[in-house]
Amino acid sequence: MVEKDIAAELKKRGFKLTHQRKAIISVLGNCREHLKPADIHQRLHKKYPGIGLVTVYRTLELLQENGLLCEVHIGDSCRSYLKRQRPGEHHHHLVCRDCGRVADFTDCELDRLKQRLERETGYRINRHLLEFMGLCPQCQIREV
Amino acid sequence: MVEKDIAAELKKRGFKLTHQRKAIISVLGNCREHLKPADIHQRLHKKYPGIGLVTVYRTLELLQENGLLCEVHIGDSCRSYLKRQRPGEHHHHLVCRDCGRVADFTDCELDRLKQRLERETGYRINRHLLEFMGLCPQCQIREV
DNA sequence: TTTATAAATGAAAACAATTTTCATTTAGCG
DNA sequence: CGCTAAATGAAAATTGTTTTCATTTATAAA
Repeated sequence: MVEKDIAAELKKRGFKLTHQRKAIISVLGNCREHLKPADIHQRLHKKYPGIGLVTVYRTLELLQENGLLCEVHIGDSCRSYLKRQRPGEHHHHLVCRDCGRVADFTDCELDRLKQRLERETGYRINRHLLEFMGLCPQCQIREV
Repeated sequence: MVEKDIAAELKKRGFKLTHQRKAIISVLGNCREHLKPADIHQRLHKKYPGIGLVTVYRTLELLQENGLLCEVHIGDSCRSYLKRQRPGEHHHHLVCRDCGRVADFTDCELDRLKQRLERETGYRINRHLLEFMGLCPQCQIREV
């Protein structure tokens, strides 16, 4: 999904395409790291000063509710977001602990484990959270 | 690890064993759900009124730093804790979305996936977060 | 193109969660 | 028992997030 797709998706669902929303989408779209609300607000300031932090929060909520972005849990904060690459697709993240860059992967190979756990514990499982953290190729070089 | 072990561990590392700490450890020790700081504070109030929320925060930090409790990420909040069953052991959680009860499991079968991802992405992985969410046996019955 | 209108925005205030400060208390040692 | 550093509680400060409300704006209809 590129910026245009996200914009189109919002429009399709009857939401207005404001300057602010476009700007926020653009920040997320040009970024491979996960960002906290305050990070996004700060980045906005350079190009589009005057957009309020409140609007950032509201737009993130809107995008989130419409499945247009995803959260990253591992690492520092708990509210860190990322543009969703493909709408609706089940996927997971590989997060760089230095620069925050995120790579996606889709096949999590957890079916067998899930079934074993259901059998052993009696839980009925319907959701899982899986993220890997490490160093991306660039940060490995930088680290030496 | 039972309460006594946790207490002993703290003592061994030169921390004082105060009433408050014992009380907090006891709340965590008698509980199979994950609890937020405010939850713990509330539960303390019944048996040991007068323990401040600040002390709860400080004690949780202490226990956390000493590897005596673990966090739960999936679900509502981001700061939810649980007594660690065995010190230092690599393990994961299965969380009930209704009652919050947590079951542990140790073998996460992620080695193969980890290796595949390292090969495919070039990331060097050194940590992962894996949690399952569902319904525990009791909450399945209650749900019908 | 202009107009009407509901939706979106920004600023300030409110709220919630967490941390800091500091004076007082206490565990654990001698 | 008395000493001392560590721990506590209460209040204040800080940080992150949400609500309120008057104003602005995107969009659809005229």
